[in-house]
Amino acid sequence: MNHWLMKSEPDVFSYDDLVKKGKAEWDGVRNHAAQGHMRAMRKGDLALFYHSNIGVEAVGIMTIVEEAAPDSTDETGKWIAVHVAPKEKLAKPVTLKAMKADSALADMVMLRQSRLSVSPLTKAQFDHIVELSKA
DNA sequence: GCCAACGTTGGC
DNA sequence: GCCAACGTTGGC
Repeated sequence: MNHWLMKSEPDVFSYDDLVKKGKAEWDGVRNHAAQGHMRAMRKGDLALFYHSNIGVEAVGIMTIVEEAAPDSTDETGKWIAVHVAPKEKLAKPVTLKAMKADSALADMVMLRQSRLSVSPLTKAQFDHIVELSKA
């Protein structure tokens, strides 16, 4: 099983919005590196939901429930999207500041490349962030 | 609101 | 195919 981190601006689509919907298409990703990560996702993979711009923190865990398929918001037919469902809200959000300050997370792809909206996490990084949320 | 990072576009 | 200009993302 693989682990991922996916960003959304909460005033556009937040973790609570996902909880309300129960399941959602992760659409609108228009970046080749991020698309590549979504193509590599498999049903049952886990992803952290990260709020960019507002909050700037990881807030919940979600499950990949459908693998890559054409993005319904794309008319060119070039871009794909996956479907996600909420799994568990983090007890406490883990801020970007906390992640940056933690040497165990120094190699996180998202920290190295802040503009990438979908990035991989190692199992160790994923587990570590979940642990931080309980602290 | 500013600015750094970085992707894309377009002239050559 | 290179590179400058420009647009967008996202943190602060």
